[in-house]
Amino acid sequence: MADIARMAGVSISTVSRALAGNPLIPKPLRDQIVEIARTHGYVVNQSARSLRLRKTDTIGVIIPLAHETGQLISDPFFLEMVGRLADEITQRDYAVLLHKVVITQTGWLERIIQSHRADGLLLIGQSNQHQTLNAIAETYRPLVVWGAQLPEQKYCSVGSDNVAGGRLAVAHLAQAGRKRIAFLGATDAPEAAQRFDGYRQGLAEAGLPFDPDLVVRAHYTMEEAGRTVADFIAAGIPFDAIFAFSDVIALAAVSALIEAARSVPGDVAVVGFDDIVLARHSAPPLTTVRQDLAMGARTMVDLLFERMSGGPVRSALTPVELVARGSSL
Amino acid sequence: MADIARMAGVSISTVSRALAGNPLIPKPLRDQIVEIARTHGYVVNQSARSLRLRKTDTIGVIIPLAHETGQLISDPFFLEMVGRLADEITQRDYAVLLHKVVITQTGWLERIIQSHRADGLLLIGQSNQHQTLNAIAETYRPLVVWGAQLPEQKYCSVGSDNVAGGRLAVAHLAQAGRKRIAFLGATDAPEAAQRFDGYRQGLAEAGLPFDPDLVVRAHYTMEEAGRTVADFIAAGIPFDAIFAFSDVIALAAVSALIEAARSVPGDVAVVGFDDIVLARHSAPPLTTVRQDLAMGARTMVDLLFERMSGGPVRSALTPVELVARGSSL
DNA sequence: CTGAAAGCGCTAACAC
DNA sequence: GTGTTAGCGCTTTCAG
Repeated sequence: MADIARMAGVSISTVSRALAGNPLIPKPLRDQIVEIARTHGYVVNQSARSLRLRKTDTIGVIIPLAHETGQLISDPFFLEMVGRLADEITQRDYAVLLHKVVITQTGWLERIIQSHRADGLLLIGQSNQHQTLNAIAETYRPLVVWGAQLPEQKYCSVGSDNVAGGRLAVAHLAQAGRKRIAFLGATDAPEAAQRFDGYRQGLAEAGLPFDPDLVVRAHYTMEEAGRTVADFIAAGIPFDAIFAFSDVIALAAVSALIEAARSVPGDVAVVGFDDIVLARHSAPPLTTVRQDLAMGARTMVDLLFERMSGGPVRSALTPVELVARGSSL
Repeated sequence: MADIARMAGVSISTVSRALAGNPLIPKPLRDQIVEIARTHGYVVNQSARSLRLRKTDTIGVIIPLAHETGQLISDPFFLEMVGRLADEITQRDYAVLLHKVVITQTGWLERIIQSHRADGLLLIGQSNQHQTLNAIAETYRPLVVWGAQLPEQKYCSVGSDNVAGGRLAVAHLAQAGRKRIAFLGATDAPEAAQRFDGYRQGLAEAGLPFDPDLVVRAHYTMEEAGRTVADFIAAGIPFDAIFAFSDVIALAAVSALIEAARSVPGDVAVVGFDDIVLARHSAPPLTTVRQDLAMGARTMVDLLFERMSGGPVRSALTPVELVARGSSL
């Protein structure tokens, strides 16, 4: 910046002001300085600027890893979410800093906050960190979480209406005459718990009994879910439908079923959750509860910027929609 | 840091050294200081650290947009690449800064470099910026590009063996008895040009004539490619196979064909490129030229770190492999 | 082994 | 309008 000042025959302050578009500097001079900087490829050093301004023009996007330290941000849902968030953030002229963190050690969030690398934080999935997040919310404001809305929640969250989604799925299957609908997925993580709630409500509304034997606990990766379903089939408990926590495990279930010579949807109808790109293109195409990630991402970023400028804690629930396809028809 | 120093009864310098694990400070004192910092949630301010050290511990990942300012990092290939790169970078304890840039205005790369927000840069796809990159390479070293290896290239690149891929695809189709194999995709961008080259070589090797009428120029989005293929079918030029630049447009082609009542692979066999997750799960499953993105990403990051520590310009070609599935069998 | 002090590059009072 | 100057929080020489 000193060089540019010398070339323009002015002081450093003037260059700083000109480059910031400060109207105190007359327009012609400003333009001239900007031009000199441009031709010499000069750009303001962001580290120095951030230090001085206490502002980084960066939003941190955090992908929490429950424990699997073994790499791989490969889940299609996460990837799509990251893409959407990046779009929204870039559009507002902020940069995106990607954090992949293992949330088992305490202080993971404090460390990210205190490093001062971002002006605001977006967390994809609250996992089992509700307490941590509530504690943090007391002192750190610019944080928005994708996930379930929980009782006594002090932080900002955006998420789909998971309960409604579960009910929709079960209603759809019941309407198609299915009587023994299994639930496939975790039931402890907040979003999973809500979908499971919706499942139970849906059963009640359809006049179907709840059978604990039909609750199949499954990990969220395709491989593990596939094995779980294979075991479940082998156990011989009769069932004619599956409502899965996510499309990924729903697709794993479809594969396992076909492997075991059960037809989909003939013997077993399958409904997933998310509507990832794959769902539309699988064989058979997957019936699913669609989450509007574009809207979800936009809402998260909107809320974050509100928070960053001092707004109140507001949470949002985005609507879901049943998309009926071949796997249940 | 001053606070921590006061609490520990030492000077700021000592705290700085202790936190950096400097062995000059006796181990017990060091541990004590680290402990105080930890309990008080103190973390070094990265802006200040970066300014002082001229080092950010961050790698920038650049997603170049040819012109479509309209948002959306939605292409599965890009998304998967970003995920893999993020994995590799995080594993080396660097942060990931995502840049989505429109490369139409000159100086896009200089601006990113000069902003000093990253210690090294990874560019996904060289697009039509070969000259720009060559020029930059004269002065800026820590840059690795995913893409084709071009003559007189001064920068570091990592990419698949596109020519081999094209040849493999055509050989596979020719062996299956296909005579009129269309090429679907761009032919100007470097990677596309190489795949097209491979296509022509493959035809020659199979003793098949090259027919310019069978070169179908298509944009890389699913929607536009779908329309292009529909038009091509309507034009009535006979063909019995398609080799597509990417899986995304190959899948668009499959949809368009089925829409037009042509069976796949009966009437038309289709081969894609990339082996995105979707390829395995589509109906019919897509035959494709598989790129090993895990290896590609690892190689890019390895080469980048080599460059960052002053190594020579080295480029790498990663092998491809034909994965035969239902769309061509 | 530890502390004092300089300075990374920038912005914004505060003068003039 | 423009320049002088202090200082953002850190690391590291240099002195002790």
